[in-house]
Amino acid sequence: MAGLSSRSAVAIHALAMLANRRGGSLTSAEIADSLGSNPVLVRRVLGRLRDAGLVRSTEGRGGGWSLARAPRDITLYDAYTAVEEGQIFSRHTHPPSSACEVGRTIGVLLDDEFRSAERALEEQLGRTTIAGLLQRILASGNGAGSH
Amino acid sequence: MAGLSSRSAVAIHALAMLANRRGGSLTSAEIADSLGSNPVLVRRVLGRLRDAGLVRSTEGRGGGWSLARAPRDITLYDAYTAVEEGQIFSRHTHPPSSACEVGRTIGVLLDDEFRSAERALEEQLGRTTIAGLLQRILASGNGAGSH
DNA sequence: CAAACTGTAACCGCATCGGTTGCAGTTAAC
DNA sequence: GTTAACTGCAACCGATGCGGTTACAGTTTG
Repeated sequence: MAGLSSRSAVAIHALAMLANRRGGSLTSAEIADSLGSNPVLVRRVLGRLRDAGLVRSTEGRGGGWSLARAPRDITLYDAYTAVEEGQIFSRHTHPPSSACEVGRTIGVLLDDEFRSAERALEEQLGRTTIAGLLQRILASGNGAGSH
Repeated sequence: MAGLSSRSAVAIHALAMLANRRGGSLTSAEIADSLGSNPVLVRRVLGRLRDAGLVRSTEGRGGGWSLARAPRDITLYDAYTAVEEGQIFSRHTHPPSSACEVGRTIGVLLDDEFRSAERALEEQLGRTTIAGLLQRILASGNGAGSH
């Protein structure tokens, strides 16, 4: 529970690679190579992106993954919310307790505070698009890239 | 990795209880009762708050925990940063990779984006103080509370 | 047919969390 | 000075989730 999974990073990385293909497709093995990971993990993550309508997959020989939306219409928040589940903050699962004034009422207020904080994080993620990210990637790297 | 620990919630709950004591002290057992948890966990969390200078502990019979600062000078961010460690987002631990243009340069940019998002969350947490939270607790609950 | 893909399920090893027990150290009450 | 009520800390447990891997069924192309 020391933070979220690395699926967001994997998802954004994959989306940036696909955007760099400009309509073309990539296999899970190619993406896994660039991530230093393995194809099964990539398919697990991209499967969630497909369920969220961000990418498409085609089966069979010559198949692979491609974007289902324009890169400028995909934000980091879209990727994040597609692959991470549940809330960032956790609460105690225990009975609300008790004869204690504070314990009785703090629950809802704490939920509000945590939700506000998470919303702030999500709004910040929503301010960056895959197109914008890719633009900065291509600007900082220089040579002509593969993939 | 499905989120943070519940230590933030425990810490904030405990701080609110201590603030409600207005200078008085509470034992870890009393706080654990209100949380539906156990004293060892409470001491683990409050120990971190003490290291951060938010509370004080006194040993021995009649000992316990009290605030080391005015409630209006303690924000939810103070509690959060004292008990949670590391970043919210994780990255792949694997070799940066590769011959891939995107993989080569995305690392730093992704770190920037994640840091910005986390900072937004932290700033939101910093906008609420323990005093403000307690005020709302006492306003929504009505009777005279114990503790 | 064979080859190259996706899509899943199953299992492993590992880290971390919350929970618990046990015990040493400290202070106050008697 | 003995007892009681605390903190402080180490050790261990079970559960959970993650990333990694193997295996295999299904699908499409050559």
